[in-house]
Amino acid sequence: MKIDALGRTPQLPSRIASRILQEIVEERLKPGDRLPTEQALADSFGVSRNVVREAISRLRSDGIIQSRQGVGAFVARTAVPTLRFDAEALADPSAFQALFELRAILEIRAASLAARRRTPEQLAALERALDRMRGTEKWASGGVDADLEFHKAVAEGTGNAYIRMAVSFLSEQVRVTIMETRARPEAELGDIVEVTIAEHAAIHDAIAAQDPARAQDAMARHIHLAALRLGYRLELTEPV
Amino acid sequence: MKIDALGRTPQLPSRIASRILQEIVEERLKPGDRLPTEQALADSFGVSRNVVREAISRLRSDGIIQSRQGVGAFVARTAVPTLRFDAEALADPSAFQALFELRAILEIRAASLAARRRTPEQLAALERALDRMRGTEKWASGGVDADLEFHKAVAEGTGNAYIRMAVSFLSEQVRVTIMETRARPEAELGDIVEVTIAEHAAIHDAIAAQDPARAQDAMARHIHLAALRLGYRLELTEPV
DNA sequence: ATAATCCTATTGTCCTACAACCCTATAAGT
DNA sequence: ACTTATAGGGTTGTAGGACAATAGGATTAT
Repeated sequence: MKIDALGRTPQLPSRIASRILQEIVEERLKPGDRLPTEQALADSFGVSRNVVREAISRLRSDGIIQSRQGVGAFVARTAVPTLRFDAEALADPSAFQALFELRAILEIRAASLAARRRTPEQLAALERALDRMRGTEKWASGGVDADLEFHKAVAEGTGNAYIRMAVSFLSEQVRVTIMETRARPEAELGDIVEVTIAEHAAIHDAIAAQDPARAQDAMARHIHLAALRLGYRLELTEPV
Repeated sequence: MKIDALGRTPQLPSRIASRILQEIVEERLKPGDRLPTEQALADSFGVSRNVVREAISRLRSDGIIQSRQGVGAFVARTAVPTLRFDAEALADPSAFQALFELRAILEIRAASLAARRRTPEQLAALERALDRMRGTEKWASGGVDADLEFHKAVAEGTGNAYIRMAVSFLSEQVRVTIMETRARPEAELGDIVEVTIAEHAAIHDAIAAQDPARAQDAMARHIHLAALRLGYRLELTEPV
């Protein structure tokens, strides 16, 4: 039995990345400063250059380091934005309504863009998601997943990865919040899902027909009714 | 102004990481699923195994992937939803345009809601932000901060904390990307800021007048022109 | 039936080589 | 004198090969 059987020792790239990050956090390396060369870092840490590259690649992904080929690697001047919502705050119904509204803004517009841009493959994925909703037992949590999948398929149809990521993020946040705050989430959401198949079908039909205005109206109507079913009233009466 | 002035094509590890992430986001890979082997991924993407390793290392750093030596790499079980965009991927002009579009959807709708809901205190904050833009030396990065502050003040006027947080997140992401990919960001953005004071004033005036349609139109116009100034054309011709 | 050993598959690390890019100094042209 | 082009050296980005370390399943021994 060795110590590291208790938990896996981090691999070298992870450890090197942490060491470099420490230099930055302790301000021995400041924004704009140039790191030693990859080879010099490899020499001083006693590892291969590949390991250093992986470590730097991690920090680059986090936006902490920026590399320029032929020049060097530098400490970035600005931090990377991250969006995360306080799960406890969302237990408050008014906070949840605000989140729902944010999601509505995105998804209503996404439906319009999907109607305009969707490819046949994306439409097929939307149809599969709709079929999955029809086949879902109303008392199973699969109803939630199918609903989520439908909305993601719509967002996918926009052809914009950031819309898709934002919708996925928000949908997941809504789902997690409902699952964590409802007494009997599956039963309630199962009912909701059955009622809304017609609404989803209307969205699907408009996207299939490549009718942006109709898709937008159908999504607005669906979101509005979904909010009502959850006990909220959203302001969607203005043109959206 | 050329499109490629925005910066370099992302390197292979970043692109491969995005592709793998796409598989996960689109649920072709689900939590607990095992990825193809590194060599198989290298073969199918047509890159060396080192590149695949760097890509996976990035995703491991983000907690999205977990690797077990001798076994394989697996999609991690879902944790708290987090939204963060790969800083390097955004150096790609088409990715940046997609981000800009996402931001546009939110901010245009936020202007309408702010016109309807803003309080006198929030209007005063908007006025201060506008004044700050007027007083800003056009060659200083303070112009960027003032612009950001104006947009945050608009989002604050919606009375929806999640809209405000999302707008802040997206605005910051746009700002960071511009600052990191432009040869002389301060000079260029300073010029942009001066040109747009009239546009911002129109937004402010509509919000002060509590005219949602006019606020929405003013923001759409501003976003549309801002995109043009950055070399993009957004699809905002549909009703939003 | 259980434990030990073996074998295969896969990740983790190292090494070498070369492409691509960047910067600076020098040479050539105007 | 000033501008432009070129060469050389340095550094990152990628490819490919080799072997170490780890894990899991199959086989063999008790």
